[in-house]
Amino acid sequence: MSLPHAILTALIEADLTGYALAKQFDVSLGFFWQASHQQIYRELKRLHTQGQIAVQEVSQMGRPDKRVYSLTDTGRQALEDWVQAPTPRRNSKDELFIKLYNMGTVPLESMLRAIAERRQQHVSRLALYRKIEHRSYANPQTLSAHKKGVYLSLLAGIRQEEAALTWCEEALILLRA
Amino acid sequence: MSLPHAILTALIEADLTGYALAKQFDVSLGFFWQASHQQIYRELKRLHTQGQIAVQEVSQMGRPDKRVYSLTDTGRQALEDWVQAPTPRRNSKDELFIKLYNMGTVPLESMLRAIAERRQQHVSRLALYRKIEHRSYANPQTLSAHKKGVYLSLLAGIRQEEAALTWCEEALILLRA
DNA sequence: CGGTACATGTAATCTGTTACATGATTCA
DNA sequence: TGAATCATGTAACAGATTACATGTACCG
Repeated sequence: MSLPHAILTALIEADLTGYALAKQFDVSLGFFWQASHQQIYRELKRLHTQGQIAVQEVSQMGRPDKRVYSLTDTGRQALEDWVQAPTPRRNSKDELFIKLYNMGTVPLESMLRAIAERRQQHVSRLALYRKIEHRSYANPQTLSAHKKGVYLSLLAGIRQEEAALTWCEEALILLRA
Repeated sequence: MSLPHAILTALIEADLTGYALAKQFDVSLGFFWQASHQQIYRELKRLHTQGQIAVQEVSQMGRPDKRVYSLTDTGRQALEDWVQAPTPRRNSKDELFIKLYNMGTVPLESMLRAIAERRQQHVSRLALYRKIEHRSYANPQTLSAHKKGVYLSLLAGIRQEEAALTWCEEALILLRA
């Protein structure tokens, strides 16, 4: 039930097309909430009929016409209400852990491979997060309230990746012993 | 696409009813993969028509009749194949981070409340994991291969909760400064 | 007498994924 | 000439959530 709120959130900073929204959901906000363009276009229609966003059609030369969405007062209010409401915890799902419950029935090598592969993914992702951190959030205390929020999301990502990476190392050591 | 494999995995150790499976998905395996009883009963039917599990109907006195499911050789093989196949990473979704992107538009107090509440959830969950760890996995090196796998899942949960807890503390410090 | 455990389901809805569809422009 | 970017959509299907539905036995 939070894709609509993620969309409204992306529209706080700037008016965007569905296409541009889909790109946002590949980076930044997208590190913590993903959505395909199909989902986004579907949701934009819903939000529009509910009066939470407004559309402006823009004709372009040489490019397809586009529909630029912006927050309405209704939408802004709905978003604020949602932000202040309780925040349920999502259940995390990871196939890797189900696979671990199968240890003993498959060759150890295939488990080690899966963990080593996962380890590499965490290394890359962590490097990306750290790069963004150094580039844009070197002095957290001096940031505006809004940027502190964005920074804290990034920091959460960093802590998650570090923890996952630590676990991979520990798992490899235990299984190779 | 992994609920069926999670079910097959639970059936490795013991034959179970749909009801008992649903309970497993509240603890143990359920820490890493959740499913409601509705999903489970639906999936059991599917797995049965595919020949991956067998059923035995058991009449009981004073209690409803039950259907006890067990792995077939086909199911066991399908599970092994899946375990050795590549493991995609799930996208993590957390509303709390979308809310953080809204900082500056709502009272700081409500953010602090949300983070403090989340902090408390991590404290409880971590305590639970640690209790299980001390009770059943005090000496990881001495465990059987299968139990090492189960233990490593638990350890992953511990590392996740620790990281999340650390982040909560850091966030509260930055926002209160 | 009320709640919990046991035990299994259907129906409706919502969310997410995959596949299909179109079409111009820019860059290598 | 072929790939990538911009731009918006439909359709089908799969997966997850919520609500509804039934009925016994045991414990306090």
